[in-house]
Parts: sequence; structure tokens; C-alpha cells
Amino acid sequence: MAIETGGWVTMGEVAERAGVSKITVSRVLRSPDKVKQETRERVRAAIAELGYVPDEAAGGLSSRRSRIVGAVISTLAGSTFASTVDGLGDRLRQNGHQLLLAGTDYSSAREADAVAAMLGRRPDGLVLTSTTHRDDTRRTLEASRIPVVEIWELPVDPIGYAVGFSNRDAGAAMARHLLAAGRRRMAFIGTAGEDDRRGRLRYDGFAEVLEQSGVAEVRATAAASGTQTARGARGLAAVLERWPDTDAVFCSSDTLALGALSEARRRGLTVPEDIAIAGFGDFEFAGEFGLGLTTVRVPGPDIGEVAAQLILDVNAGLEPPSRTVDLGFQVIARATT
Amino acid sequence: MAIETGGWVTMGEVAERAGVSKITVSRVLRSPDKVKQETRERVRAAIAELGYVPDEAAGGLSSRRSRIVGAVISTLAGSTFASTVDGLGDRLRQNGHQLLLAGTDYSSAREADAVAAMLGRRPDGLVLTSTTHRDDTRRTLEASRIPVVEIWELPVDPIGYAVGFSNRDAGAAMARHLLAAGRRRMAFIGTAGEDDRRGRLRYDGFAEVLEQSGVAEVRATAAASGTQTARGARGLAAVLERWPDTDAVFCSSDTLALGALSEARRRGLTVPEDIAIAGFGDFEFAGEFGLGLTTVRVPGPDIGEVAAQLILDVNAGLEPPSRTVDLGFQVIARATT
DNA sequence: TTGAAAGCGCTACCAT
DNA sequence: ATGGTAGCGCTTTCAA
Repeated sequence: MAIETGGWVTMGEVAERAGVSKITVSRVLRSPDKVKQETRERVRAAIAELGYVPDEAAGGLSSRRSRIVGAVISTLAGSTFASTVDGLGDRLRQNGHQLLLAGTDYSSAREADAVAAMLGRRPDGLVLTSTTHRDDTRRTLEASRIPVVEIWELPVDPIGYAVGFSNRDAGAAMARHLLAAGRRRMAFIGTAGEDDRRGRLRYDGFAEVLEQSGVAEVRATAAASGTQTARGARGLAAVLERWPDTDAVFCSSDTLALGALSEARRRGLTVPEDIAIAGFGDFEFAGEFGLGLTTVRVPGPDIGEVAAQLILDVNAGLEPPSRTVDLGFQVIARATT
Repeated sequence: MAIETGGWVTMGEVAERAGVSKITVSRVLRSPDKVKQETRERVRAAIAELGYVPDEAAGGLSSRRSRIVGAVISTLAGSTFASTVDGLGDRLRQNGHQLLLAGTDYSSAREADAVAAMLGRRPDGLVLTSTTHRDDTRRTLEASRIPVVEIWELPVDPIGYAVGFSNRDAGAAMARHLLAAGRRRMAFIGTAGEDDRRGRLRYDGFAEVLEQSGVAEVRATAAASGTQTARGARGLAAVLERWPDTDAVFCSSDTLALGALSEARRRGLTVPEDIAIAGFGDFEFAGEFGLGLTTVRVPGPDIGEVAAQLILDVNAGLEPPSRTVDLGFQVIARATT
């Protein structure tokens, strides 16, 4: 039965109503077992009657714990990071923390702004999807002494911690898969934007294996604008124009692969007979009841959960066994290769 | 050249360094033109030298404006709301606000928790993807006097404001499209979860038009578990088993439609000759260079931007012309119908 | 144009 | 088991 005051009920008002002091109300909220059961119940009743909602900002100011974790994500659309953010938010919620989100659209200038804005909230931790930052961003982060977790890649020298997998190894694994399937003239289709860092790593691993195999050739292309599917389609067109004998393409994302698939169909090519097509990410649409696309599955939600746990642990004084957590990946062979 | 103090630089330290009082520093930050240019520059220099980052929580406590907006989203995965959250965050950022995010996984109990947690931050506004809430959630929200925007549907009696489109009308529009394409024995495939509210509305509009047409029949099915694509596939299987003469299916999401498409292929059916398939959402994979799926396009990013702007406006004292903003939708006819 | 004092709502610290 | 006091870092209000 919340009483409408037009403003917010304060802890003092709850205390008065319960006939105790503010600090006792605070204890009922933060460490209930330090309060005698009878008192506790009286306070809880007052809280309920008044519809009291503790002001976390005030609490954080005092305790120097904001219970906020910031996530700086390149973009939610494209669905790459969506499940990671879900996992992150979930684990934080379970531990009484909240998630502050900012998007950068793959711009390191916007990343810098987002980081600055988040630091203004004195977050208990920060999660970044990018692993390349402006120098000043990195310095600011290092100076902040806040636990920082870079995700979706394993940088050699992380700012704080890293949770993800090796994009390079993933590219290499796909190369081996295609080699084993008998493919020899393979192309890589990526994007040419700023978001291409991870794609570049996938390409590097892919190309290295092929070169070392001594039996296969590599070709690469990237389209710079348009939707991802359009880029995939144009990418495949470009590849086939230049290297008509290509027998397999590895796309830097499932969405690109879908574009390539549609282009192949348009050209009357049969997949995988005429050409094999593989993607990256194992998005839902790539699955068994969708495209049936060969791809690389990465542990999206786990990355978020582990990143959150790392921050919680560090703040609880636990020293993590390692600054880097490799969650691996898995090549999923389906019907397109 | 941030000086490493191990802690955080305060406004007082900046003030001391610049030889002014705290309030002057505050003014340089919040209303620079109230400070003489020379002083302003001195303060700005001090800020830069010390690497000062204002504590927004302290500022908010004092000014009673948190510059935080909360978004309570059912889920990011599935990509339905991803672009909306991007749009929301973007517009907020442009106006110096930050986005607090919580997921509910379509549970109204978790929605209640998320709302309570957010109220603890004294947000300047709240955005909810759900339009069905627990009674106590709704009461709490109403009592909070915070601008609340429900999105992705237009409830008859919104808590505060609503930004979206009519799911019912969208279903009706698709029915008309399929009727015009000569289809007569149509099925609806939805999901049976708690997330089915909007799907239900789409179905209602769809069914109503078909019934009123007098020439077409409606069938409906829903699969309760598994991935969306799996549900789509099983949905189509169920429909064809029970009503083998079905000549069109309208799926409550593009992902379901993809599942249906894969099932149709598996059964050797030609789309759209043997059966027409339509989806909802116009996800990227449905597009021209993807599936080429007939679907309903909804203004995802716009919904986020308009919701953000509404909150900003209300807090700026502007009275919005209407409590409800209908952003519409569009039937996109492609190759599957 | 600038400043001093008071206070936002809470928790840390030290008592009792 | 409970409370008093001080103070977190900022902005508001009122003065100068």
C-alpha cells in the first residue's frame, strides 16, 4: 500500500515509522542477520507500507560501490553480441548488479566517449567488445583501476582481463575442415569496415593453414558497404569473377554467408557440390532448421557470464587464476560444405 | 596527463588547482557561459591535468536528475529488439543520458524485479517492451511519476506513453496481402510462450480479415519449445498434417518462417507455388540478398529513438501531443508469396 | 561573475 | 543488537 507522497520515500521516513534509526533500516536491507528478527519484521513492514525503494546512487556514493557494470558494445544489431549481453546482464542481475550499456558503432572515438561517460558512474567493472582502443582510452582505463574485461578475442596484452576465443585459431580450424572436405581453391569473404579486426584475424589463421598445406590456394575479398547480406552476395560475385574456379568460400559471419548462398543460388550454382560455403557465428538462422550452414559456433552467452563473474570475483577480492579465459569455439559441419 | 592518485579526483581538487571554488568548477561543466572565459579556461586546464571525471551519481543525488533511462527488454537474443535498443541508446547518448538495461526473458516476475531495481537508480525514464505487467508493477510504475514508455505495441490504456504499431493491424494487412495473392486456405504459426501476446494480436487481425472475407479459411498452430526455427519447422509439419491443402502460412516472426521454409524444402514443396510463406519483422536475413521472404517491416530503431525523445521531452517540460505514437509497419512482398 | 553553506540519501565508523 | 556522527561528491540556494 504505497503512500503517494509525490516524491520518494527516504530511509529516514521508514526508520521513523518503524521506530528505529536509519542505520537499522540500512542493515535490514544489506545484512538482515545483524538485526533482531522482531525489529527486522517491523522494518520490513514499514518498507512495504511506505513503498520504500532505496536510492542506490546515494548508497553507492557512501559505500563506494556502485553495483553498476558498464558494457561498451560495438552494436547490438547484427546479433553478434546480443546473446553475450544477455548472459552478462543475467549474471549481474543474479548478483545484485546492474548493466549500463553503450554502443560505439565500431568507432573508437565513440568508444572513448562511452568509456568516459561510464567512468562518471564509477562502475564496478567495464566490459568492452573492442580490443583496439585509442591510446588515451587505454590509459584512462588503466588509471581507473576498475576491472576491465575485453571480450570476443584474446589480446596478447589485455588492459585487464580477456574472455573469448582465438579468432585466428577459429579461421585455421575452418581451413582444416575445408581441406579435409577436399576443397583446394578457397576464398575468404570479409567486411572492410573498422569492425574487420576480428575478421582479419580469422583470415590470417585461415590463410596460414592453407599456405602451409601446400595444396591449396587462398583468395580474399571484402565489400565495404551495404547490408551484411548484400556484402556477402557481392563478395561471392567478386570472387567468382576473378577466380571462377573457386570451390569453397569462408565468410567472416553467417550473415555474409547467407548473402553468398543467395548469390550462389542466383547463379544456379549448387551448394556444396559446385561450391562450399561456410560462415561464422552459428546464429540461429544458420542452424539445422534454418540454413543448415557450416559455421563456427562461439560461446556467446558464456562469454558474457564469465566476464561478469570475473568482475564480481575481482571486486570480492578473489584473484582470478588467469588474466585470460579462452572459452574456445567449435566448427559445426552442416550441409553447405 | 592524468595524475595517478589511486583513487578518484574530486571537484574540490580541481577547484583548488584552478584557484576557484567547487561551484565554479561545477558551472564550467554544466553551464559554461555563466563563467568568465579566462576562469573557464583555467578550470578546464585543471580538469585535463588532473584527469578529472565528474561523479554523476553524486551530481544526480544533488540535482535529482540521474540522467539514466532504464530499458526493460524481454530478450536481446532473437534480435527482435536489438535495433530498438540501439536506437534508444543512441538518442540518449546524444542527449547526455545513459542506458540501463535489464532482461526479463518474458517473465513478468522478472519484469517486476527489474523495474524495482531500476527505480533504485531514480531513472529519468523507463522503457518497457512488455505491455502486460503484474498489477503491482503497474501500480509501482504509476506511483513513481517517472515517464514510462511501453513499446512495440499500442496498448489501449498505456501506463504513461506508448510507441509502436498495431500488431493486430499488421496481421490484418498480411491477410489482405495473401488474399490478394489468391491464397484461400491459410494457416498461422505462432509460439505458445509468454511472448505470444503480440503474436496473438497478429493472429487476431489476420483471422478477422480472413473470416470477414468469406472466401478464406484460417488455421492456427503453435509449438511451445525448441528454437524458433525448430518451432517453425514443426509448426508447418503440424499444419500440413492436419490441413494438407493449406496454401499459405503466416508466421509470427521471420525466424519461425525460416523454419517453415526449411521444412517445406524438406518435404519437396516449392515456395511459393505449392505453399506461400510469410514472416514478421523483416530481419536482415529475410531481405533481398537473404531469404527473399515476404514479411512485415517494423520501424525498430525509430521506436527506440522516439521513445527516448519522448522521455527527454517530458523531462524538459514539454507536453507531448499524444500519449501514443503509432509508427506504423509495412508489408514487404518478396519471393515467398 | 563568484563563493559559502547546506543538504541530497545513504553507509562507515565507532560507541554503547 | 542498535544508534550517533560524519561524510561520500556534487548542486542548490542565497549572498556578495
